[in-house]
Amino acid sequence: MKSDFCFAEPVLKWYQQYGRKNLPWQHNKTLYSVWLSEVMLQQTQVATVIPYFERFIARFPTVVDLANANVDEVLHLWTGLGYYARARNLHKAAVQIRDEFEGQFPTDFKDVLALSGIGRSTAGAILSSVLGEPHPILDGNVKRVLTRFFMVEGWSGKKAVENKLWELSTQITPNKGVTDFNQAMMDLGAMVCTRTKPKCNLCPVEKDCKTNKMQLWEQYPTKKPKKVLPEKQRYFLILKQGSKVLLEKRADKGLWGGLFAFPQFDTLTDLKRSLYDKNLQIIIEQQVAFRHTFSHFHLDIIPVLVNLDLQKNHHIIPLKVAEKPEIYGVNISLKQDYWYDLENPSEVGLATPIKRILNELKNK
DNA sequence: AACTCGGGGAG
DNA sequence: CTCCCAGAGTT
Repeated sequence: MKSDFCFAEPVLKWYQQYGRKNLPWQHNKTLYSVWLSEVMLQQTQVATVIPYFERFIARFPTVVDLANANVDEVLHLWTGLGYYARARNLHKAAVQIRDEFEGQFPTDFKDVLALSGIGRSTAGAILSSVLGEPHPILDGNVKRVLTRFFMVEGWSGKKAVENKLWELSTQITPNKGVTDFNQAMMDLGAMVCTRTKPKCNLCPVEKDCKTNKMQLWEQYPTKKPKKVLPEKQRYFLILKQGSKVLLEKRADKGLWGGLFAFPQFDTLTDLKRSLYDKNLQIIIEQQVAFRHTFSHFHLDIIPVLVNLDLQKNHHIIPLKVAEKPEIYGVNISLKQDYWYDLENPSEVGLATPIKRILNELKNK
């Protein structure tokens, strides 16, 4: 279809001069390395990803290395990046590739799309970047550029708006030079068509941009409707003996899935009940509470320290990592729990607030 | 179609 | 503080 504006040509020309070409995942590109970078970059800024990407590639040079690793170690290297389902899906997909594709990352679009953690945009990004296949992409950058260029109404979180954006992305994506074009669109969004104060005078498609003509860039993209975040309170039990503290492995699904964390309780009474013993006077020490904010709620964390070294009439039991603790006077039912040694930390996934508390315990 | 899933960079 | 980032999976 013939358009009354040109898009790909000026964007590609702009890219040659101003585009990013030295990001870590742009050297020695393979399907595996680009896949890894794309997954890490989902909802995560470039600057944040770089050190994680370097550590991952160093530890897991190939997809088979990743598949052969323990998922806990994968989560350990993911600690702090957030959206931990990405790490679990990454490992799951690596196992799939090892077992079903003979260790070779698939090249067929539908096979790539079928892998855990890879959606339409990521599949397109990988195959266009490495093999030059003409798949459109739709990440935050492309969405912003397209909503402004075509003056698309409505929040992209709505299905109808996202469908419209996919349609537009498909229209403007050229058959030739897609590798550079998709990269160029992301660079354009990240460097020129920025969220605030876009540099329209540096934009290669300024003259055909609808919102720029009308000086309306600030109104686009339509903002997400804001909601008041709910507040939750949780008591974290810090059961400490010597240099070791008790952690539990959380279920794979849900918040902090697959990570290790302190046992949590809705109330202090619930926490005490888990420690209660008629013959034992437990000494608890409430720590300073702090707030951790997620994208969808505030979590007020109240750490409660129970130091078994200070308890009276308490017989010390030998502790082993990965062995279910049986502590006199303590009754905690956990599926999988273990003693985390502050002096010799094991390589497991830890959420940021958990890591913070562990650091404070170590430095005390 | 709407909701869930983190943590931090940038303003 | 606010906004949103190289989105995908679940319900």
